Amino acid sequence: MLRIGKMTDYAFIILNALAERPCKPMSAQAISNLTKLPDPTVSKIMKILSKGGLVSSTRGASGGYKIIKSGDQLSLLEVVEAMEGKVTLVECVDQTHNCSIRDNCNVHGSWNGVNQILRNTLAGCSLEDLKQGRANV
Amino acid sequence: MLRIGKMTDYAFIILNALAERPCKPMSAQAISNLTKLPDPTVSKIMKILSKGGLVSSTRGASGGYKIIKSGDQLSLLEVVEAMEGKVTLVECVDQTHNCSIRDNCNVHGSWNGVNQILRNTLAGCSLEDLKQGRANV
DNA sequence: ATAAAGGGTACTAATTCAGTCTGAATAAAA
DNA sequence: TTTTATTCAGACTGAATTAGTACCCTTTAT
Repeated sequence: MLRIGKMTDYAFIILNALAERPCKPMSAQAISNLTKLPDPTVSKIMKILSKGGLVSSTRGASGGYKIIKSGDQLSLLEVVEAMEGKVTLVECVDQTHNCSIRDNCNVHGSWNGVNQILRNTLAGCSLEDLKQGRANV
Repeated sequence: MLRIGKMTDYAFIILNALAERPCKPMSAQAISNLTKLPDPTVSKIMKILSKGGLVSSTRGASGGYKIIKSGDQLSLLEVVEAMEGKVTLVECVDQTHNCSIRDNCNVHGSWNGVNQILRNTLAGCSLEDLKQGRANV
């Protein structure tokens, strides 16, 4: 449907909250309290973001998550792709995927350009830009 | 997942085929034969495209579908939105939708700009551009 | 009249998504 | 060393969406 997933949507809310308090780590529960997002959901998202290298995590008491980049250095593309994998407008943009109709497809390979523009657009907009409502091209 | 649906993907293949033979109407079955897409699926897609005003249909014997605009006048946005409805990167871009977390959402409304850029990108690229692999910004 | 075509609707199957749960590992503090 | 708070990893479930199919009705050229 050409829409980012809800989990990704939530990820932006969380990262925004973290970006405002970049110094000390915040626990998943604290994030949940702050954002009003359900606890297990926050937990799940943080795991993904951690694996994607967007936040660092420290275990144990008084541990938690910290955002690694500042809000103006973190692009929308990084967040989206950390959450959902590489942006591919159609299946066949992903080279690893075997398109079942490839042989009869008259637009085969044509989407790559459009896909790249979309990625550039997302790459050119930072978390801070998003928050401020100023999206540049 | 930030991907257009398969049906939309198919729609592009079909429209491309139609754009090459703009004169006489082509039946759903003929389209199916040409594109190797399953008959009922083609039929379903054509109904949607017809309702969306992208193709005209004539009933009865020797009827079929004709593409209305030429390939270089038909934008990707028109096709995508005919197939899937208005492009909304996140739920809350759609004003009619009530966002459950609106009150606690720190990026509320911020997506509008990004969404508009995406739509402009799709609007600025024609079916012909897609086919040629030249995507402009 | 008849056959060829689209229109509408309802259905099933497959896939994806959101959210939950459980248990283990780790690190700091008592 | 023991306790406690916290993250880590992964499997699991239920809901929602999407893809694809089938049926019957209406229209129209011949």
